[in-house]
This record gives sequence, structure tokens and C-alpha cells, in this order.
Amino acid sequence: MATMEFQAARQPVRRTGGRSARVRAAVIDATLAALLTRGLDDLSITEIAQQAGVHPTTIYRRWGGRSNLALDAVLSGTEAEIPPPDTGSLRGDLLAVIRGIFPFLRTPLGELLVRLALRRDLPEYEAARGGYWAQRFRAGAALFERARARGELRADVDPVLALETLVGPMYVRMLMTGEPLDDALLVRCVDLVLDGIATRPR
Amino acid sequence: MATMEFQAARQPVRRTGGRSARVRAAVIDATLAALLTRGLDDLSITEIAQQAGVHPTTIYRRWGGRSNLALDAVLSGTEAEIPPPDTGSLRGDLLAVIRGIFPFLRTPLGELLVRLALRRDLPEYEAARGGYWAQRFRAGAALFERARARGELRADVDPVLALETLVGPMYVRMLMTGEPLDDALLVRCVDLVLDGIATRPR
DNA sequence: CAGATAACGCAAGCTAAGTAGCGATAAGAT
DNA sequence: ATCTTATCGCTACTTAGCTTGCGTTATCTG
Repeated sequence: MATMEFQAARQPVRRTGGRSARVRAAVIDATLAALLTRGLDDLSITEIAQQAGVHPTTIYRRWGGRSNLALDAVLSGTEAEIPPPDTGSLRGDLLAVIRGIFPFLRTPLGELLVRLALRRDLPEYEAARGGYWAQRFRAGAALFERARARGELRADVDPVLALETLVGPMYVRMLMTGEPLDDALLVRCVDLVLDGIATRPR
Repeated sequence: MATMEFQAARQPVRRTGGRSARVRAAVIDATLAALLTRGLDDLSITEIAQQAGVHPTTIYRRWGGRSNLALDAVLSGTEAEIPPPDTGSLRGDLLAVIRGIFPFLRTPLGELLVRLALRRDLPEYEAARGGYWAQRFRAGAALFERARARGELRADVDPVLALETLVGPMYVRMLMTGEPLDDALLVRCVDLVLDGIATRPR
């Protein structure tokens, strides 16, 4: 044994910017387009491959299935962070929060993200789902701390439950009843969460 | 022409109780079982047919696809009506409402119903969805009328929005965050909707 | 009991999803 | 500039979903 080529189990060399990157970009773009027009379940790998100018086998090899492909495409298109607001009042902050979420949810990409998050038959999403929503809801914690310091918040209020109650009707209408949903309703949601529906505190 | 058999464009003769009925019952049962174990998307018509002792072709002919089959099965298994409660107080009524919904949602059939309602790629469901949820939410109207007569309800409260706000967190937790959900949380949901989170009414 | 026929079973075939093997190409390293 | 090899394209194949056509059975009507 003259030359002992010690070759550690190295991972494949990245080819950033080369053909691989071009192929990936083309496929992701085509997948997003297909997702927005045809939905998740009617996704045709062959059609995406044609649209991207790529052979279907390539997609099957790189992504392995439509779940991974869709997840990769959506997460690639959703990098925006929503900064927590600080308007000086609890009502203003809550209004800013819900007004920050609402327009995004009306976006085709936003609705797609929500629908992906609801799927339970895609094991690839189970890991991403919990972390995504937890982060999104925890971001509002500071908001409630400030309100409590200002004396605007009842003592026994759970911030997470309050946020869930705030945005709950929005999701219920979007996903189930399909009833109309506009900015005026968002204001009513905020005021309902703030004041409740009872005539006087018990 | 001796006998003029006037034969209007009659619809196929119903064969209630015969082989057709038996086949239908067997297929519906097998479909429900398959839905509860394998989910909607991994549904195998061939497997259901074997389970029901029926040829796959029969299912394709009668139902035409898995969407119709699943919808028929679920609606056949969900005939229970939830009577609107009347406990004498707004808080008691709201608690009864949410306590009536919650256990059903934890049922496999309940969760299945919710997930079916969330699907937008099944045109068969679009018609059923709106009516189902509208009825479910309108059933609570009387509840609020009584509360208003007792002077327990603020004047400007929208009953539908109030109900959506009440059950919103429950759905958010079940569908998105996956956070724990028990009876104690239901009580907190009711109290939050009743009293709000602000220290004093504006 | 005796037609008429709706509904079912069966076999064959079509389409699309997904996989495997193999040669070709181009990105990256020496 | 040249070599190595990760990645891609191509063909062929397997599998499952679904449809079609035809003969058979069981139900309903008279």
C-alpha cells in the first residue's frame, strides 16, 4: 500500500453559483408559481420540470417528493420578519400586530403558508411547524410586558392566550366560515379582546 | 297504438334496503375506518373495496372519486346536533357551548371533520362548508338574545364575532401551535371573552 | 311468477407518479 | 490546463389510480 488516501466521510462539495444553483432557482420559481395556481395536491412534478427547463428525474433526486419541494419553495419565499410594534398604548400595539399579520395572510403566499402549516400528513413539516408558530406568538411577549408596566393590563392575563384570542376570529373566518374580513373587523377584534363582551367586570 | 305507455323522464328507481343499500353501508363503514387510520390523502380505493367486500369499480362508479366518498362517509357519521344550552347565565351558556364543542373536536371523527372543512382543493366541499359552519355559529344567536335581555351583554356586541373569538384560541392551538388544551383553558377562554384583558373599560 | 333494468363483478387498458441504471456535462481542485 | 466527480439528462421500467366495455346478478314492478 503505497499511498494511503485517507478520505474522511466528507460531505458533497457545494457548487454555489454554478449549474446546481441555477437549476435550484428555476425549480423553486416554477414550484412557487405552480403552488399559487394549482395548489399543493394537484402539483405535477413533470409540469414543474418542464416549466423550469429541467428533467423530472432531477427534481425527484434532489427533493425526493412534493412535500420537500413545496416546503423548500415556500420557506425560500418567506424570509420577512415582522418587527414587534411599540406604539405607546396596548390598543395601538395590538392593532399594529393584527394589522401586520392580516395583509400577509391575504397574500397568496401567506395563505399557502397557513395551509401548509395545517397539514399533518407531511412529516417534513412537523418539525418546522411548532417552532414557526411558537416564535411568531412569543414575539408579542414584550408588548404585554410594557402594557403591564403602564398599568393597562389586568394582572391575571396570559399573553399567549390573549394573542391567540386576538387573532382567532381572523383564522376562523379565513379557514372555516369564509365570512368577510376587513380592517374594520380587525378593530372590532382588538376592542373585544380589550373590553370583553360583559356589561361590567364580575 | 293500443297502449300508450307515457313514460316521463323518470329518475332511476330507488332500491332502498336491497343490495345497493348493503354495498353502500359496507363501503361507508370501510371508508370511515380507513379515514381514521390512514388519513384523507393516503386513502386507497382498492383497499376500501377489499375491506368492504366490493369491487373497486363499484366505488369509482357510485362516488366518482375519493373526495365524494370521504365527504359522504363523514357526513353520514356526523348527524348529531348540539342543542343550544340555557343555563340561566351568559357565562354558563358560553361555557356549555365550548364544552360541547371541545370533546367532539378531540374525537378522531371531529378532527377529521375540521380538516375536511379546511380543504380548498375539493370542490365538493365548498358548498357544504359554508352552510355547515354558518349553521353551527348561528345556533348560538338565541344564547346572546337571552343574555341581552338579562342585561349581561354590552350593547354593541356582535354575537357571531363573540362566538368566533370564544372558540378561536381552541382552533389555533389544535391546528397551528399544537399547545396543550384542556378544560381549564376553556374556562379561561370564556372569562377572557367576557371581561377582556384591559384593566378598565375605556 | 315473470320480464325489465339498475347495479355489480370482471378483465383489459390508459395515464401519470415515481425509480433505477448509465452515459454526459460542467463545476471545482490541483 | 487538466483531472476528478457531483450533478444532470435520458431511457426504460414498475406501480397505482382510474376508466371503459361487457356480461351477470339481484331488485323492483306488474
